[in-house]
Amino acid sequence: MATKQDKDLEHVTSSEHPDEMLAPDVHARQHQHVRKAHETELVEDYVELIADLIDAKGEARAVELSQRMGVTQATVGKMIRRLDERGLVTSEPYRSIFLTDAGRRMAEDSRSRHITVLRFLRAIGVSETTARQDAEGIEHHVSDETVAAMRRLAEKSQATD
Amino acid sequence: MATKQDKDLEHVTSSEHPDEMLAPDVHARQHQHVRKAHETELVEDYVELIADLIDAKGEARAVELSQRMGVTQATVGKMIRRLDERGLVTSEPYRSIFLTDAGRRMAEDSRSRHITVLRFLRAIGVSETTARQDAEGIEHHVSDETVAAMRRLAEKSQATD
DNA sequence: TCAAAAAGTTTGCCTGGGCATACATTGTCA
DNA sequence: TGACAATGTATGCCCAGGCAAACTTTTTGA
Repeated sequence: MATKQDKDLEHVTSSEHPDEMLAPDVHARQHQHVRKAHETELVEDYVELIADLIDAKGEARAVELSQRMGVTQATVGKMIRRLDERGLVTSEPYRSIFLTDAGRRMAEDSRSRHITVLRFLRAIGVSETTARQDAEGIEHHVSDETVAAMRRLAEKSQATD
Repeated sequence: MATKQDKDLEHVTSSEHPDEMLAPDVHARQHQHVRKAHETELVEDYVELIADLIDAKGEARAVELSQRMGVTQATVGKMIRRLDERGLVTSEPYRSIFLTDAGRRMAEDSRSRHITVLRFLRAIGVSETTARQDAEGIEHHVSDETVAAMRRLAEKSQATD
């Protein structure tokens, strides 16, 4: 199955083109991981936003989600149904949205990562506007290990202020 | 149009629930930005990978893209057609894939960001495996400003090695 | 109180990015 | 040289996440 492959590889790597790439299966796992992260990304954003709205305004209404996510209410409605199915929120028709315990946990988690990334970006000298923008994108792609490293750095930098 | 809105806001913010949230429209723009980034993310990954393959093996074949992206060849084929339409690659049936000038530029750009993020993560003490993993996810969500900040830090840390 | 505005829902549509399956082409080597 | 393995393509399907438009329910204020 891999006879010709191996030969090729040997040929290629031992001559003009050095094979300095990651093993294909490792590479594949990385991308699969990214794809999976993508799936939960939006979900986390909604849940986090719902938590923020509840804290700031006392309740989370679809119209506000729609404004803040920059999508139509139809889209929000569909999303809420999915969050409900996943057991992250509860919602009666025409009422505002509530988080389940699982939802609250996810929101906490997400928020804490978000804050760490944001503080960290500020700490390394990124402007407030950009920091906010990038934190939104980055927060979903940092592992616990990286978050921990960022927290250490942000704290250290704050200490030397 | 905003009479009731304003009243509500006033009421709410001046009583039990402090409004410590971003303005809705700013928030919306942030999310729209993230959504847009998402669209180009996969495209960048493919283009970058194609460039890497060309450099490492002399050519980029669909089968290898499929292995490394962890998707089927059908998916790769569809993607290649889209990259072609966007003017990033050229491809004849049953031949390997080539980058256009635009494609090469995108690959360069993407690669340089990728490398910076990766070095940076290493520099702040993240393990090699995690750094590779996270860099893959983060690279598409960092602005030029943040990349610059990361580069500064990574270089400084290298200097003090 | 009740009509109009606001909020929420439903329906039907589109696109992107997956998959499996079947088919076509190319390359290899017995 | 020709059969078979490897590679590439086409078709048809699915799901997620958008939208617009029409409709229903709730809220508001004259």
